[in-house]
Amino acid sequence: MNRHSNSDRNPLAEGGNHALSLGQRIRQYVLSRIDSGEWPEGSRIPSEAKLVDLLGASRMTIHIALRDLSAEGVLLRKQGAGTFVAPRRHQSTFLELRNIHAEIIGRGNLHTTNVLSLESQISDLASATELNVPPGTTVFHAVLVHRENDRPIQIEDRIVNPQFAPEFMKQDYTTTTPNEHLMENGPLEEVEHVIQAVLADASNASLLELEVGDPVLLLRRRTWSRGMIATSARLYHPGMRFSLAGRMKVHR
Amino acid sequence: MNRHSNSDRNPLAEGGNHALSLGQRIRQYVLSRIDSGEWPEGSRIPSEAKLVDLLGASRMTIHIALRDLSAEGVLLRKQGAGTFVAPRRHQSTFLELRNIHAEIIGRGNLHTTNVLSLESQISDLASATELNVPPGTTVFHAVLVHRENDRPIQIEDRIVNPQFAPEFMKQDYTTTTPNEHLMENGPLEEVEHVIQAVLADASNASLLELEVGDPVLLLRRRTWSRGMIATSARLYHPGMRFSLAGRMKVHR
DNA sequence: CCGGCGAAATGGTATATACAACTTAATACA
DNA sequence: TGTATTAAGTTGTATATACCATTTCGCCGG
Repeated sequence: MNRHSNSDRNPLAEGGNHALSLGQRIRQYVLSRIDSGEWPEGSRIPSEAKLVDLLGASRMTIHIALRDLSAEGVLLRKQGAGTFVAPRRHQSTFLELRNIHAEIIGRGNLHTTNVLSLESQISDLASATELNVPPGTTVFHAVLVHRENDRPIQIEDRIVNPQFAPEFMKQDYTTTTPNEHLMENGPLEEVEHVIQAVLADASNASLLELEVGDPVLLLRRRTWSRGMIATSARLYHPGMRFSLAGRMKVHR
Repeated sequence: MNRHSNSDRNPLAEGGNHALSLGQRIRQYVLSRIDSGEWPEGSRIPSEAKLVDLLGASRMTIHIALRDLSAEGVLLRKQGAGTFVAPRRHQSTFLELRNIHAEIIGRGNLHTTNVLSLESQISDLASATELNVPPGTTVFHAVLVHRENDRPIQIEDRIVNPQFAPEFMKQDYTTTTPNEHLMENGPLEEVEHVIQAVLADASNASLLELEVGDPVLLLRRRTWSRGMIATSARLYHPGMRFSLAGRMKVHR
């Protein structure tokens, strides 16, 4: 069989993926079509046979790639019917919490942000440990209050590894969120969460429009990317009004 | 090639799995060896070639099955070295929280339980909604305090769907946990979590040896099994001393 | 005793083939 | 027009083969 019977132009060559295996390139091909919106949620993607013609790989190779994506929940496959882009599971797991902006917009509400502070600082032992960088390293520090229809719903107290996001300080966080900017700097590889119930201190109470001593949910989240700790955030939520919820399938 | 060159006895036939595909049976074979302890954590399992001889399936079929289990984190595979049983990820995701008994034992501490109440009751609207059963149905209700080295660390306030676990009331929860009993009644299919920060009321404060008004983490957990809501639990943790932590890999 | 080298073992990837199972749409028939 | 049948299209599974990449370990020589 001629592997390039349709065309000598092979679509599997977007952006320096030379080191990837064929299966991985097929995977990236599919994912990029989905991310770009070319293949929207729920739409049917080309059949295995068509992808064979299109990409010049054997059907088994393509089958395995699609099978993996299906196992990960990216695609839905139905024998006899076709392969479809799976609907984005919105609230699957709070560990996969979408950014707060998307959440608020998704509820049809207005999202605004106050930037309380945004500065580079020399890391003390605590913040250095948190980011796993040497003490004395410069780190970025931001404190923001997120509002939904002008009501404060989250304090975001974040330190950022400058090596990961050197442009972090130059962004305008009234129009974009730190999360959005950070996502551009590298793929999210791992997330760590710690959740605690704490009491609002004077500062938090004032910012969240609570009384001192009200219960507050503290979510500490660290994210790994490109092999380093990219950022560590402390997210304070008013515990009475807000909760973190998620549902997930159980395997095994 | 003779698929049964070693023996006519095929190990892939344990307990009514006639309807399963060969790949699924290989999967079950591996999982049951792990669950039974025959292949302990960290141990090396037979190579693909040996499994070919042992199970009579082709290498590709076995490879795919092991590959899937590797993707799910059950196995670890290293090219050139072998396939190993992955260490049980203890704190991977708090959504997969092991039962509290295993956690405490795992820390080398003593776990004791006080049963404060254990009764069947007619469900009111709230509890009926929680379990998705008709109001007026009989449901089981248990309240327990878990202690680690005699220090109270969790209040478990649980309602149970009798249709799921009819023997729930007959268990001795000083020697077993509700969770353990429930696990025997069916496979866990789905879990829903809601986390909130609340203030300890008089009852909670007394049970957890806190002051009234101390912050408490409330974890509400509902589990689905055999197509119904099996149980709904309210788990109270002292928020200052305890937190829920988890780390997970991110896909896509 | 140590180091280097190579063979053997092991998993990783890709392909071609065959058939089974299921879905959908077109077709033929009453 | 409605229904049953058929055909085509699609994914699911299993196999045999080939070659590649990495690891491990024993052997041999210094």
